[in-house]
Amino acid sequence: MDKKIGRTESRILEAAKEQFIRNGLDGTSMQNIADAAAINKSLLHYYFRSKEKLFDSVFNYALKRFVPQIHDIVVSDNSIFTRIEMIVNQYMDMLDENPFIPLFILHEIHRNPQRPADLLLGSGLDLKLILRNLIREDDRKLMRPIDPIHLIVNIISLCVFPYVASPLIDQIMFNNRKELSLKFREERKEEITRFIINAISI
Amino acid sequence: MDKKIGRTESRILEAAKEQFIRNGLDGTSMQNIADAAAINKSLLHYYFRSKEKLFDSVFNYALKRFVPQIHDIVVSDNSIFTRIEMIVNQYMDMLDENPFIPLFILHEIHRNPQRPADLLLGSGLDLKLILRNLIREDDRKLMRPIDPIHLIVNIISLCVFPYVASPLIDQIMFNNRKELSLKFREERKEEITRFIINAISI
DNA sequence: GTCTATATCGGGATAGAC
DNA sequence: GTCTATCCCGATATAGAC
Repeated sequence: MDKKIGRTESRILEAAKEQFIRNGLDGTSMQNIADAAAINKSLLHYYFRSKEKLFDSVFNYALKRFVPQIHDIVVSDNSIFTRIEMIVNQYMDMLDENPFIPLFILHEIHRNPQRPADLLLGSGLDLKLILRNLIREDDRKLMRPIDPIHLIVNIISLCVFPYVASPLIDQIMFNNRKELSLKFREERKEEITRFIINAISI
Repeated sequence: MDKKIGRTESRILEAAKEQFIRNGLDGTSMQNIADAAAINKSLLHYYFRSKEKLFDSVFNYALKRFVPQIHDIVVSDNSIFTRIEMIVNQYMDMLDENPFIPLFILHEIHRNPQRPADLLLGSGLDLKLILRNLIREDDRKLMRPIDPIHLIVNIISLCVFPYVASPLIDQIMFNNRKELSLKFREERKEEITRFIINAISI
């Protein structure tokens, strides 16, 4: 009988994602993960050789989601304003599904900046192409001048930061009233798009 | 002789700031701090009873700096545009001096959201007052309509995020060439102010 | 106040039975 | 594949000499 081959492994991965992404590498123990997966500690080492290896799987998974996959949008045949709206919408949807990934990635990269180096270069991310296509010749007539790097950083800042700071925002702004912070998050997609488009329009 | 009373304590605090803010609570050991302060591990417990107590000192120090002290600016007698410029400038100056504080605070609050609760309420931060004064009746004639909460979150997002994401930005955008990321950071103060003012102007 | 030595615990990792 | 038992190390913390 094949027992639960594969099923155990994916249970471990799910538990590890949960724990690592919420509590970081140093903040989670193998015991935490084993408990969350309802298995024994030793099994973790059986499937993944070390904590480091298990962590790497989770980190790579999260990094892919954190770096915006906007190639197709950027080269598409829409106006600069429509393209920005599409980028914001797609990225905010991803963040809604993975609200804790940004802080996790940023914290771990800060602790160990070497880690993502190769990974990013091998990921097929063509930044040059994206920057060239984000603002094209035709767009410039409709826009105030702005460095495309600043523009893309501004877009990502506005999308990501509220997720990274959500515990603080919920507390300071909304006294931890969930319905208020939910409403805030829902408004925000439209709000950001409008904000950015106004900022770059003539 | 009073020996180095006080001097040792502040050496410990400086070392603890350095270590905790760079590596987080779980990422730094008492030994790390002792080494950085060039003293013995036991002395840490002599001055601060536990790691937790020492950490709390550092956390409180950092939180005060992370929450923008903008009361005076917001109630000042300037135009909305000037006030925003002043907020951005003051906050970016603070960030230049404490570039690692934001990620530290955000990570630790995420790990333990209870921690800052009392601290913030007791800090004399009057959010209601700030929100009322950020956008006043007179300002509205010069502006597109925007919820002041979204506006303040947008401002802080644009200021803080590049510091939180600096290792990633430096790598993806600038291939770790320091002179490029320095230039980027220098341009940014002006860039953000312009971006925000355009975004809210009619 | 400052040090060395030590107690105690929890972490990652492996051996070996089933 | 899965478990128990165990090793080894590093962590926080304390005791006690100086």
